[in-house]
Amino acid sequence: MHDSLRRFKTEFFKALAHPTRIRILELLRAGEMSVNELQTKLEIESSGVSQQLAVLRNRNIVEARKEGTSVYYRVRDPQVFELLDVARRIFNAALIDTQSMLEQLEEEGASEDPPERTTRRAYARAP
Amino acid sequence: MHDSLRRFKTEFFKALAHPTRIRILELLRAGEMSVNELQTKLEIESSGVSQQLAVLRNRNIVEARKEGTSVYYRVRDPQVFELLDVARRIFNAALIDTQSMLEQLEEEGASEDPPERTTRRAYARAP
DNA sequence: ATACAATTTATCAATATTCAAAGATAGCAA
DNA sequence: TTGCTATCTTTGAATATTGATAAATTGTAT
Repeated sequence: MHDSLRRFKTEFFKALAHPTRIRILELLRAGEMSVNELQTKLEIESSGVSQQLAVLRNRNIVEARKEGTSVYYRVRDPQVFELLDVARRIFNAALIDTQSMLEQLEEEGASEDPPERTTRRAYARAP
Repeated sequence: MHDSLRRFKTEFFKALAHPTRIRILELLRAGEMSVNELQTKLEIESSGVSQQLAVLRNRNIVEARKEGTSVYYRVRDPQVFELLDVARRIFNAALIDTQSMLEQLEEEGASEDPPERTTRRAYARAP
């Protein structure tokens, strides 16, 4: 496996690993949007929006188009949304997994000795 | 969009955003593997392997099975590999993009005035 | 007890995040 | 032109998070 590909993946996932940046990508899914519009919807300072956009821009995930005093951003490759979708599917699968595990514990709990409640949330931060 | 899903995505992408962890997932693609085997293939200290595995474990991306003194790890949800695949496709698309842009510049360069060399590497770190 | 496998902890360097202030740049009006 | 405003970007400083390394610890088998 090429090292450059692995470096790319690392930088790419790093760029996505931020709640605001994920929100930005979600918003840009509907099409291009100005920084102003983004700022209004995100409800954070405009400098903050610019900073997060800069991260996405430096990784060439988004690109900008200037029009008057406004700057419109759009996602370069729609496959980025696939990434978000797959992540969502993994999230859902984990939820279902946890839920059916809990149900099974309840069933067994009715007749057997009390099971240890070591239930950890699926895919969550460490304790 | 649910906040919990966004937090999940953030944590998930953060977990993937590391070259060693990506290599680990690539290795686990073939099936489960002991820490020892991983350590041999990765050529890093065993404590380093454990640490990276801990990150993946805390996000419930991998799970462990103990057998004697060995611990075997496997990926919980194969959809994780989809994530890596989509990232690879985005990488390839960016390469093709850059290449055809360069070719176009060369064609035009033969007859027109010298084009500005503002060629940025696709999806790379900032200058 | 010894050896082996794996994990945890401690420490320090390197990166990333946040917020506010200061800098561009385009449009517009006097 | 000059000055003013709106939009966006960049910078700096404080804080927080992450990374790498080595040392100490746990657990299991012989």
